Order: sequence, then C-alpha cells, then structure tokens
Amino acid sequence: MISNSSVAYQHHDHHRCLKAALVQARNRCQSRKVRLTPLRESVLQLLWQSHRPLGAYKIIEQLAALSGKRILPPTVYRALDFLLEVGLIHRLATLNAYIGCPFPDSVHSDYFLLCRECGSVAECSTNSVNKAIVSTAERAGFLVERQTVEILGLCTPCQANTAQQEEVCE
Amino acid sequence: MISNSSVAYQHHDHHRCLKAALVQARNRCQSRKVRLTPLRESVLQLLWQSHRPLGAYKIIEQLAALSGKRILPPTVYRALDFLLEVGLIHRLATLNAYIGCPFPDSVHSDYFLLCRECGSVAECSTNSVNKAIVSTAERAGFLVERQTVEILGLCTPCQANTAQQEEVCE
DNA sequence: GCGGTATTGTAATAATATAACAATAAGTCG
DNA sequence: CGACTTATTGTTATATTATTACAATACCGC
Repeated sequence: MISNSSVAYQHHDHHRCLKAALVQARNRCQSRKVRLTPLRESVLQLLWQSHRPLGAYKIIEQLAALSGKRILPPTVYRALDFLLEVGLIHRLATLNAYIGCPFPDSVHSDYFLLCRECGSVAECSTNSVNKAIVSTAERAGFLVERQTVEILGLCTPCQANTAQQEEVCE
Repeated sequence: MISNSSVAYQHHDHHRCLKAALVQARNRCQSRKVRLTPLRESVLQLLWQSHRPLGAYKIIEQLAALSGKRILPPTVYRALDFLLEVGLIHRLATLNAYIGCPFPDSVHSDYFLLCRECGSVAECSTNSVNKAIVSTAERAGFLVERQTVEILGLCTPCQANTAQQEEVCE
C-alpha cells in the first residue's frame, strides 16, 4: 500500500511536503518535455498549501490576491488541466475540487480518504482494492479503464475528537 | 455479488425493469410512510426510461415536454433529493447525473460500471470490493462512512464493437 | 370544513466549467 | 539576430449544475 495518510491527518512539517511536490513536479515536467510555467507552478503551490482540496474558484481568488491582478476562470482551469494531464494533481469528483498528488511517479490507481470533519484528504493505492475492483468488473464482463474511488468518513484525530465531544454532550 | 450488469448492457425487456422499479418504489415509500407523489414518480420514471443516467436539466426538459408546463430547477432537484433520501436513485458524481437504483431493498454499497461508449451504467455490490475498501481504510486509521466508486470503461457489447471497428480501420 | 404540515411553484442567483478568439511569450531554424 | 511557428496566457461571453428564499397550493388528521 502506498499512502500519505500518516502525514495528511497529523501535525507535520508541511514545508517538506510542498518542497517534495515541487521537486517531483519539476523533474516530471523536464523528463516529459513540458513546461512548468510560473502560473502552473503557482497553482500547484496553492494546491499544496495543505492537504485539503481546493475548488477552482478558491484558486482563482488566491491567485488574484497573490498576483494583484484579475485572474479569470480559463486561466486557472487551463493550469489545472495541465497539472491533471501530467499527473501532478487529482480532481475529486464528489467535491468538485482539486488536490496535489503525493506520489506522481508511482503508477497507482486513485483511492482517496476524505475526512468530513477536518476536510483533509489522503491518497492511497492498494492492490487489494484495485484487484477487487478489476475482478468484480471482469465478472460483469466490464473492461476497466479509469477508477474513481472516494471514501468519506473520519480520520483518526477526528474520530478521537468526535468521541470526546459526545462525552461532553452527555 | 448483486448486479444488474447482465441486463443493463444487453437488449432486454426494459418494461420489466421500469415496472419492477415502480413497484419497489411504491412499497418502499409506503413502508417508510413517505409520499411518492405524481411528480416524484414522474421523475423516477424518467430515470428508468433506460439504463443511462440523466442530468437534472435533461429531466427538467423532459418533464416540461411531458406536462406541457414550465418546470423550474428546484422542482426537479427536490424530487431528486427525495428519491435519493429514500434510496430509490443514486447520483453519479463523475457525471453530475442521476440513475435509478435497481435494488433499493438490498443493503448495498454503491459500485457503478459506466460504459464510456454506450453510456449505460450498471450497479454492482460486492463484498470483495467493500471489504478491500474498508480494510484498507482501517489500515490508514480511517472510519468509512460513505463510498463513491465509479468505474469508467467498456461493457461487453461495446468491447466487441470497438474491436470490430479497429479491424475495419486496419 | 379547519388548521397545520408537506409539497410544489416561482424568481433570483450561486457555483462550477467551457468555448472562442485575441494577445503575448517561447522555442526553432535559417 | 530575426522571421516564423507553436505554446501559453488574457479576455469576453456563456454554458451547466445547483441552491436560497419566499409564495401558493395540496394533503392529512381531527
């Protein structure tokens, strides 16, 4: 299992996450011979400001605030399309939001754990889920091309907090 | 495994699907003491006209055409909310579209097979996928509350058609 | 039939995303 | 370098999906 859940939901030195993401991004773009322009890098950085996904219009707002000039939707959507294409970010369909990919260089099928309480999202990739999905699809005669797996629930810290609050309420 | 994939992608007597869905819907609403009003039933019927999901605005159009009067978004969204609540339909996050649930009375976690070619969607529920998801989440310390699993690919008939076309092209 | 609740109607608008074309910047090859 | 080609960004307008707020109507129990 590949996963960043041990980091995403806990206090950690997030600066390292950001830095690692940027290094990977630059390498990946270089080896693919595509350009990580300042705009694209800015969008990627905004997505890596935390482990919480960001909607396109939040990115527009923040980018406008940062740059001091008006940013319009296509500008951001194009950057997002680029980053999606290169595999540096993911789109979360259930949230209409975007998040940085913590391991762009590993071939993986996307499996997301969305904490409904703190809003942080971890990404996992496991053979077990993957195999179960593919073999179930096969039994239905279905050829799998792309998987969307988004799990809503509570991360460890938020489970603890919720339990505490319930005690208080009693 | 519960699944309607053997029906959804093949020629079949669809009238029986519709009829079964309506019977189940009526029973379910009766036992839950909620009202399946004409409007709600119309929306359900529209969703059951095929195994292809329908967007909210398509429903609005069709409903307007059927009834001869103007239908506005909240009318349809409220009906959809009701049907979702009662468990008679599902929302497909990756398509922003809605589809009738073929087995509302079975407790099941939703797993959808979306054919990108014909647009038909089958629903499956398997313990294998379910268990893999839950146990993977557990390993990450994550408490699962709701799952969204949408698989894009090709159904059996469309795999065959695509293969044929490729032959022709050569 | 009367009063309360659930449902539907209506207007306005929010949130997310894309199409089409113009302007600019970057890379390429003489 | 300088002209040419292509990639990227800017801009206007609009499409698509969904919600808020409040008014009107229909249903249900008494």
